Amino acid sequence: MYSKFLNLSPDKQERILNAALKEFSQKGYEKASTNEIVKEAEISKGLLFHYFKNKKELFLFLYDHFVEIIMDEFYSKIDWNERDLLMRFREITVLEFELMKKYPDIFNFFMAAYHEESADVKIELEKRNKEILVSSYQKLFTDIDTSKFKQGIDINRAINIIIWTMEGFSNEQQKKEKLRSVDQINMDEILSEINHYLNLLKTFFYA
Amino acid sequence: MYSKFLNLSPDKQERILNAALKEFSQKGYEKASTNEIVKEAEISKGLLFHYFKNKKELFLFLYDHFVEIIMDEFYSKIDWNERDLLMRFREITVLEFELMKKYPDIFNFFMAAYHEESADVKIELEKRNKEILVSSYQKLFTDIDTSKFKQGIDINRAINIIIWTMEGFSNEQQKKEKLRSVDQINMDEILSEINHYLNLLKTFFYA
Amino acid sequence: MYSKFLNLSPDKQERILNAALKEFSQKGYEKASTNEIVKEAEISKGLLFHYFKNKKELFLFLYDHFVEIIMDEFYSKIDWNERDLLMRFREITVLEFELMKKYPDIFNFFMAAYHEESADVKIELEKRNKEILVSSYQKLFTDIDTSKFKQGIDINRAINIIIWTMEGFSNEQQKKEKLRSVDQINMDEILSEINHYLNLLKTFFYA
Amino acid sequence: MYSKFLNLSPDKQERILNAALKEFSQKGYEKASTNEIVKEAEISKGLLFHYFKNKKELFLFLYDHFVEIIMDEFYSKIDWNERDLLMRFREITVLEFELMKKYPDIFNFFMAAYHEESADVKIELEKRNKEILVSSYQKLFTDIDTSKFKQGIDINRAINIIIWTMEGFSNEQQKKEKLRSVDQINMDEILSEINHYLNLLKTFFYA
DNA sequence: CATGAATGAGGATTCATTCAT
DNA sequence: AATGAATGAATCCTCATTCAT
Repeated sequence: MYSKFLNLSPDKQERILNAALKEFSQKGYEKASTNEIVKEAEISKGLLFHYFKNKKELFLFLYDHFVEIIMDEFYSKIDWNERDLLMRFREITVLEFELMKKYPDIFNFFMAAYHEESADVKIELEKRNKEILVSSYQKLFTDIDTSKFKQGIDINRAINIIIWTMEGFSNEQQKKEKLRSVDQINMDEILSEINHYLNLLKTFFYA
Repeated sequence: MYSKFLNLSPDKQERILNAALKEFSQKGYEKASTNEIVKEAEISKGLLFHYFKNKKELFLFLYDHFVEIIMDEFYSKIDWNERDLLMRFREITVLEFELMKKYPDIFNFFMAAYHEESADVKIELEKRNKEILVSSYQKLFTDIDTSKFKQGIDINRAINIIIWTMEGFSNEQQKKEKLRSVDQINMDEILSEINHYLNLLKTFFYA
Repeated sequence: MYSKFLNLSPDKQERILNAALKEFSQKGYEKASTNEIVKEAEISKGLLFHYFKNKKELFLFLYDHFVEIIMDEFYSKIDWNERDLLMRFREITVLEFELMKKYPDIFNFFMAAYHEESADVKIELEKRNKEILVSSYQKLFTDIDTSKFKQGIDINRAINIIIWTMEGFSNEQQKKEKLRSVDQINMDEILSEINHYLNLLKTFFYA
Repeated sequence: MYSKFLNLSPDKQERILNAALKEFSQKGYEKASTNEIVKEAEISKGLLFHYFKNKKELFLFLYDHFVEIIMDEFYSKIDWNERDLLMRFREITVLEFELMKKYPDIFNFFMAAYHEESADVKIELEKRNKEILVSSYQKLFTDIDTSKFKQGIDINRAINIIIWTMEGFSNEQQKKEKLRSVDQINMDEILSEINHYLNLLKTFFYA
């Protein structure tokens, strides 16, 4: 499908990808201008549509492309030997923060995509997100050890509380970071804070 | 500032407000068309700009207007005698669900506004949200009784876990509801689920 | 529907109508450029679309508008007292030639419309043409006297031969005229030729 | 001129011809897309323009090519021994219907070409049509026997009436056929109808 | 108060054709 | 011979805002 694009010189591929990434993350799908993208990528107006049928396809290609890149790195870095549930969550959250620090533009793009309201792409995005969610769940929580949980605890709801806590913390952190520049993210501080929360939860959930 | 608009016949005010609300919640700030708004409200193009300097002002007026309406109803319905922290959270969450069911259009508008990426209004919205958040906090958690908490618990982080749990549950619920129609929301089910989570948290946090 | 347009100053209406008529008859629906139309009419790009939702509506409005003009003049000039079939056909054909000479641009537009292949407008045009054909038939051939026909003649097929002869002659004439300029059309010659054909047919069909 | 193209493998020639035929008959000259043609023919963009200087040349080559094919078959099937004028017309019309049924795509292409308004090709087409018309006339009506005509009849005008009757019938038939599918064409019915008209004309013209 | 005509830059996309490989 | 990348002008149409009436 996109073999045409992938045969382009890597330099030009990258210019197009980065220009599009930047424009979409800054302005969202609808307001992003293909004019700006070609200007930034220094290609002609026609070429963009030679490789991508339309704006929607460009956007979705970008999404799939960067999801793959991030996912690959994510899964390759997970310590699959750690089978304790809370420790697995800890790792996931920490890895997320690290990747966010390493690829801020991509994560901005993901954020924009997540909140995209445009009917054109919303359904496609939701379809992809569902798939990603399901496959992630399977990969990340298979063979997980839940034996440490206190007896009588509703494990499903407990897991939800853990997830929502990590999400909530993550969101709050991102809000704070928008005010500072990316470089000022202090990983140590974040790690320490994550540990605090996980210890609290461990006290509650584990025997 | 908007005295001109507020002197209009209530009928016309309402037509404009509803037309704008509908357009903005369906399409978001950028894509919303003032053309469609005036058509729906059955007023002339010029009149809209007679009352609101520009699209941005209309949007922000709308936001302030409906925030006020919702907040007033919210605060008037809170049982200020309930001073237990978890019970207060319970009430807040339940009230939110009730208002969401009563005014779905307004909440759609709020959701759209919350995720609005347009540079034009984003800063203004963030300013307002910060104010609302701060003043809400003061109103909702002043004179709250935290004496029931287990000794040695980090109350601030515990509160965050409660907040994030309620938020997480709320978000998940909204995702589910998007698939059904508004009428099918089953408040009893939701209430029961909220109670489950709060009981879990109570077990952990309370002595 | 087009009340907005019809409230415009007659001067501007005419400029727009003529510019569009010219562009559409010269290039056909698809290739006609709205850019050229606004340039020729000396109005802004936006204004055209303020009055007509899109190119299609403009085209169809033009069609309806000029059909009405031509039809009104046509029907007002027919001698409704002449009830002989061949004489009625004679009148119709002559009137057509006169109107063609008077409004060559409009007839060019009609020709272009008749052969329009663009899916966008084809169906709408066919619908209109069917209606026009049916109503014309009713108006033009009601109370017609066919008593002069020879006995035993298949009147329906005879009428078809008359129609096709008049059509064929008309088409041939138009082909010839394309090579000359409009002014050189010699009505006397045409009239004489029409009479020749009708006399031939009269010899055959009438007792 | 087109020796390059004619040296191509017959398979590829045919793919290109059919793809172009299909695209041009469906969309007309202007709207036909060379992109679609190469896609359908499964050749590269450059190759098409290697063989045909431009779209116009491709179109005209196609026209000449299929005119030749159809004409050859047409002339080979005419019964040159039949020298009666009306019978010759009968044969021409019937053969046309048969060829139309056999090669519907080609005739659609011819129809589209006949009504083509695009300045690019219109003049060239008219030139060709004139030549074809003249040479056809010479071939088809040389050595024709007109001795059966009633004395005193204006033979040239009589012939025109016959031509226009056959044309008119043919056009009407095609209009009807557009509504049905090609397979439903009932040749017997058509033949019978043609005979009716020719008998009528025979009564008038022949002694 | 109220109207709606007017603007023109900017939106995404298509197009036939060229040319280096 | 054959490829397909590259061009950029042209396409229709939308938009928020202004202003004369």
